Amino acid sequence: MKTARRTEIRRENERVILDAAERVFAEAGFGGATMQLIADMAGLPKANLHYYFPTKEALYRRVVSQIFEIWLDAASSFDGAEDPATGIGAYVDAKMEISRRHPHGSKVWAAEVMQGAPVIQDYLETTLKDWTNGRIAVIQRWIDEGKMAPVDPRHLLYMLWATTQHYADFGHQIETLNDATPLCDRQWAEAKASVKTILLRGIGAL
Amino acid sequence: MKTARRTEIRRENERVILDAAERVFAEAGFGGATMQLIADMAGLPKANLHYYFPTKEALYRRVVSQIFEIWLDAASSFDGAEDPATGIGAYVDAKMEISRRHPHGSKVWAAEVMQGAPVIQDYLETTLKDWTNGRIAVIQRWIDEGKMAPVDPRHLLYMLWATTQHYADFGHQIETLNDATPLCDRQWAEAKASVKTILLRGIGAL
DNA sequence: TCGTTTCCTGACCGTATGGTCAAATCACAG
DNA sequence: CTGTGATTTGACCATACGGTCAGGAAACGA
Repeated sequence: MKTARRTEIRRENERVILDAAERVFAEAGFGGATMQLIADMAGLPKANLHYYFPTKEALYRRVVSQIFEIWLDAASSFDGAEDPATGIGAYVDAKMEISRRHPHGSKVWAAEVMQGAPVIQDYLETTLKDWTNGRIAVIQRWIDEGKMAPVDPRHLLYMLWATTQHYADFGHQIETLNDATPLCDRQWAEAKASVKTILLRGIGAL
Repeated sequence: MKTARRTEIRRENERVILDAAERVFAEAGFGGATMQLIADMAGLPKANLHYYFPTKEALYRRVVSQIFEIWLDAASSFDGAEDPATGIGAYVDAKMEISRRHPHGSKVWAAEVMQGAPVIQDYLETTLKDWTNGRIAVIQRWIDEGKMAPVDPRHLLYMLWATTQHYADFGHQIETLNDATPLCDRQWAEAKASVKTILLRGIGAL
């Protein structure tokens, strides 16, 4: 099988393009992003982008889907936990780590939702809704078992999403307030600990 | 002074244009918004927009500034409170109310920050930084007085911003998960109560 | 009423953008 | 080596966009 080279070229180029696209879409929004800018950042001619991704929308769709996948993977942190401190603690950790490692992706997702989710509405209605209902059941079970205070599971989930994604979506603001310096390892650890402590104590799981 | 008519026309047209612009900028982003779309939504010819606002950037600047003002007004809720339950509780209430009444503005603000605050960077560095440091001092005082648990004031503020603004910025997602129905009065009250309860208990102020 | 200032708007312009295409180049199989 | 199909790319196109402008309408002061 000597088609390995071609396969590799394709995989690598798609990766480079998707990385550049994620960055540009995050920094300029879908409307503000240009194929030329993405091409320059990827180090490829613009026409080459259209060879791999027929339209700007198709490229954008791939970027958003990619993020959704990563985001859903963090769901596993929630499962198999005996108590809220473990499950929610691990979920917060996982989502904070995503905010740190995929800030661009998080922003693209946020912008997409803010604009009414024109591209991923079906994901919201199916996958996300199912996932949400599943976690609500888990949280409700914990409440029924007396492992945490009787809070509204839905609003707790919203708070988890909001607080963790804030560190990606509003990272620039946080950095500005941190004397224009990106958070260092220690500060990220403090952020995680602060969020977890307040939330877990807030739901009576500490 | 019969210039009242002209003054009134100007005020009214600027208001109509700003309302339309806020909406369009929120729904399409700065790059995706077009002067034509804003004009149509305002019910005015496009050339008329350029009579009141010389450029798209100038119009956008006004929209963002407007939101920043509203947002800063909620700061007063924080002041003059004796204890965290009162001060932070009132602040959460105020910010939730803003999320409900100015969802478009909140989204424009969020998009602006996500894109690196190209327009309002100076606000972040001056006004917001000063405000933040002031509140950090207040929270630290409450901690020193034993009125709440020793949490990191900075991350507490981020959590307050994140959770409250989430109801505006991710309102579409919340609505989708709410059977495609906007939150009713009762649900907004529940949201407020949930956020306040978890946060206040989380900082040991309940 | 008349002159002046402000307001309004259709028509227009230069540019930038998403997308196309044909020709050149390269990977690969036989 | 040669033929075939995948890949690359500069040049090109139609459209849409932000912005301009001249001339008309309306408001105002005298």
